[in-house]
Amino acid sequence: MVQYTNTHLDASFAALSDVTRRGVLEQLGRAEASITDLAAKFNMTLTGMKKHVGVLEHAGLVTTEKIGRVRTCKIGPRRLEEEMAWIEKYRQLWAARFDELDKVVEELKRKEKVDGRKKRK
Amino acid sequence: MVQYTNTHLDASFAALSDVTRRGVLEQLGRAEASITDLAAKFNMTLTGMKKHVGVLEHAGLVTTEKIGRVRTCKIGPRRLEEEMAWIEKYRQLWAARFDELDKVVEELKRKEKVDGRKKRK
DNA sequence: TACATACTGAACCTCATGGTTCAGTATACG
DNA sequence: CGTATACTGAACCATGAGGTTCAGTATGTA
Repeated sequence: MVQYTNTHLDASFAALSDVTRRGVLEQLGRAEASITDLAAKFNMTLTGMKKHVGVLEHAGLVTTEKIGRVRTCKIGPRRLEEEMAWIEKYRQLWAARFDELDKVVEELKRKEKVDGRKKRK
Repeated sequence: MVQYTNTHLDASFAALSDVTRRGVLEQLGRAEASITDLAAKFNMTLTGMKKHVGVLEHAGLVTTEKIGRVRTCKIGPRRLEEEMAWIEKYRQLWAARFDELDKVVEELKRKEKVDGRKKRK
């Protein structure tokens, strides 16, 4: 109701939460690959890799096409724009609050005559 | 071994893959809140919300502090830099491949004598 | 002291994940 | 044709996620 892209975000963040799938994306960013290629590279059964590819495909991050007996996987149409956007929005919220805090922190520092322990960034 | 931040990425992308937790983050971006506050806002039992907060805390996205009987939750130290960085890296990979494709597309366009401008998004 | 509030932990439920094996099916190749 | 290759699907397994209830514990408050 409130958000209309929840489904997308759910699926793609979930897809990204697995190291193998992130690896597959990086791999496919460099070159297309078959299920067999990917399974070999990530030391996994064909069936296991197929599932990962399925998850990525479901999230729109990968597309596949079967030609003959080989299913070729490539990077999909979604370029993580929504995910970037969500994170950016969140970071801005955070930044806004942080600006307020900054003043408080500055104030405290002044008062405490900080002992250099926290170097800040 | 290969990647040192996998654990972080796994945990934070997984944390972000749930709509309730994204909601909690947005909420905490605006103001601190107790477990009770959050549970009420997201229509959930205290125990359920505590678990979500636990996941976010484990991912470093939220910190909590219990004062008296109230546990106050606020945005944590991690600002999703690594997640942004991963996505950016991925998008650049993608872009590199896409540049190559662009040439092909241009070529095709020329050949097809594309029919006028496509208004596009 | 008594009672309400705020959280905590254990136990349970259901369903999804990440993986496997095994038995197909479809396609390429000699 | 026969065989190897490449994938597919069903079934299974262990674990974890997202949620609940229920029974505490600790802390405010009248």
